[in-house]
Amino acid sequence: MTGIDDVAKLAGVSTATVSRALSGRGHVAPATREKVAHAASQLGYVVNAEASSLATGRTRNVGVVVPFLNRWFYTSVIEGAQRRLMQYGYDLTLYNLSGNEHERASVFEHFLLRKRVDAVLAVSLELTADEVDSLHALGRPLVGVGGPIPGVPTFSIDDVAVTKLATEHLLSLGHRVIGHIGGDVERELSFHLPTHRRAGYELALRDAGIEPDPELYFPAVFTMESGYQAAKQLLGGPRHRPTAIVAASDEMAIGAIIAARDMGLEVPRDLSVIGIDNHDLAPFFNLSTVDQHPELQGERAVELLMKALQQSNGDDVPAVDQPLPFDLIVRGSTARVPLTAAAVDSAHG
Amino acid sequence: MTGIDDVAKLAGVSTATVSRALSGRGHVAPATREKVAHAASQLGYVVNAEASSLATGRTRNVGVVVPFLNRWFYTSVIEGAQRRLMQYGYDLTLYNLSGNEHERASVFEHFLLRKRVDAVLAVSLELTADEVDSLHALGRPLVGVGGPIPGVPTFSIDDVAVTKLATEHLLSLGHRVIGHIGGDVERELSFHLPTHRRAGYELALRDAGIEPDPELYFPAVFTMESGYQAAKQLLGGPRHRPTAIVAASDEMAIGAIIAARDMGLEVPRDLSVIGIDNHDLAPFFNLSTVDQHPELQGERAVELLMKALQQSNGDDVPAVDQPLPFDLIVRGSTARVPLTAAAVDSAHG
DNA sequence: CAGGGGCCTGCAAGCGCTTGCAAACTCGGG
DNA sequence: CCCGAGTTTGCAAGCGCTTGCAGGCCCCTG
Repeated sequence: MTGIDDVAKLAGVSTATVSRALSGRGHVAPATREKVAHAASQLGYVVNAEASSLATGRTRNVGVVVPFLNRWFYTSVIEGAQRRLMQYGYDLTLYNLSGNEHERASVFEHFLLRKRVDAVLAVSLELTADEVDSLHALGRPLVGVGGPIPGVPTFSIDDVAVTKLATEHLLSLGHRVIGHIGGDVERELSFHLPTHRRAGYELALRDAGIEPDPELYFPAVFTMESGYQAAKQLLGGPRHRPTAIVAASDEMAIGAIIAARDMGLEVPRDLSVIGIDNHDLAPFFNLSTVDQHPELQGERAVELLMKALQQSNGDDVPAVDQPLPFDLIVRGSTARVPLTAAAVDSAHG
Repeated sequence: MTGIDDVAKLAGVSTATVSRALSGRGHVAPATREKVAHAASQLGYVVNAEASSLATGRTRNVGVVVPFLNRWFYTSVIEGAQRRLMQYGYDLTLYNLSGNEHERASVFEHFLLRKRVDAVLAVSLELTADEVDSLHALGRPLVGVGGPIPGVPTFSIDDVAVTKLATEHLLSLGHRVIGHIGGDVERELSFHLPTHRRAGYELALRDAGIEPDPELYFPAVFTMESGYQAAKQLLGGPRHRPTAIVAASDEMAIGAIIAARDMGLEVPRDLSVIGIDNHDLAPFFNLSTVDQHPELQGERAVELLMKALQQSNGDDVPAVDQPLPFDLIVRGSTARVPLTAAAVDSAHG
């Protein structure tokens, strides 16, 4: 394979000059730069990343750690991150934690330690303290996405605000009996997002003078199936049936829509449903939702990493969570509360 | 950071011995090996991948090239591939071609040429001849998944056989008027999979003595939305309504199921639907399908790459397509043809 | 007891690139 | 015409690891 020596020979200069000309560092006479560029392209020369890394200490590669791959949110974040990384000339190496405990541990204790990455992007992970420590021990910039990580700069949407917005949308349509499908209670300790989303829902209700009714909340993991089951219970329960549901994710919301249909309810005539995400499938199901722009989250995280890499002292990016924008998207799954229900409700109040 | 020298000093041996002890190459006395291992773990030493790569010429990293990320099939293949790669101690760096033309080109002309990968796994790509050339020019083992690539060893399911199997399942249930939703005709030139799947459908019909009716075929891209639209046309057309539909993917099949429901048809009473994939969502929609085990495809591809890497002359893996297993999974979306339709059909015959 | 053949281990030369340092050269002002 | 400052280039020393080679040791055989 052609190496820097070949280019140097062809261009009639030293390897040092080739290196400087191609990397843009240091002074090179324009004519020389031109000669070198020409020789390099003629030979199809591309700098050997490994050798360059060894010499500079910078790999032009970032590690992206995800808890799962097979979910819309993660792949979207990765897509956004990768797009930006490519623009900066960086590779992306992927670490997926969805294997067993042993594999998860080995990512932190072995793979990431090989100094193959300049920086790490942690997507939507709730990490143990040990894991955070071992990431810090890398001495590389570290940024999180999809939820705050203590001691780490992160980008995420405000999970409270986001369900608050969704709930307010329903309130503004006149709904008063609003159910919630969200986080699995058992996992709340290790994964705060669902709790936050539920808090936003409750906050919006209280702001509207409505005391949240625990019987209108059903836990679910973040899948259609689980949303379906929760909605069935919510809609079929002994209680006064809600006129609207806010689900903590679009997939659960879609499950709820399908459950409603199966129960003979028409959306949005008999039931309004709103989710969070703006999932790929949301338009198809005509689902109102709150767009959380995951690709943007990935892009912003990469930008921050790049900034951190440019500074000599990588650590002076403040370790706080930066909120990212989100947008209410009204489609056809939400509508004004039906008159009858409104009447029932006002009779209540 | 601790380097090999530190370990050598602590263990009281030379760096050469540390290297040999840790890598398992060459002879090292058991006692020495033990000492070194102890010193290394005490210091938390992990070999620097960059330096090791430079010295050995092997990176312990493979590039995975995908056309999109945000689709079930690709992420599933990647998950399988990554799992295996981890077991072999390999990293995975991801190249996503879903950007613009320029970005796509730069993956082939720049990123992959940096010698950062030992091998390349190309997932479900229909590559241009130039692109295949540039992959070969890497001089690294190359394996494809998800469809044959000329001149490259690949793993994939037999796309003809797979829809043939699905169609035969419907035939065995007594269906005679079977529609197909599949590949977008416009893309057929560059992407053969849909055509193959359609061919399998037609083959099964002919084997059963039924001449495929072009009006029972509707093109669609591989999304729910598109499957929904195609199914609406298929079911609402002027012709004799089919009693069953075989869709070229589960997402299209699910679209079809929803379309049927929206038209007041009950699945499987009024219409049987079968897809291909065994998508994550298939169980939820109770969809009969043909499982194509994408994670397995990823795993097998990695195994072949590893074998190729072990051989001195990387190229003597035969450049043929190896068929992988697939399995009919019968769920609740397919059933015996209704008597009335059967009667109509026999009246026809 | 001498000699031969394995085993272990260390030495040192790279792997392909970057970069501090210094030499050589250019140019303008005095 | 000379000198100094600035520009351009090359030299060579690494970056941290691997590995061919050779030396030292030990043990077995004749």
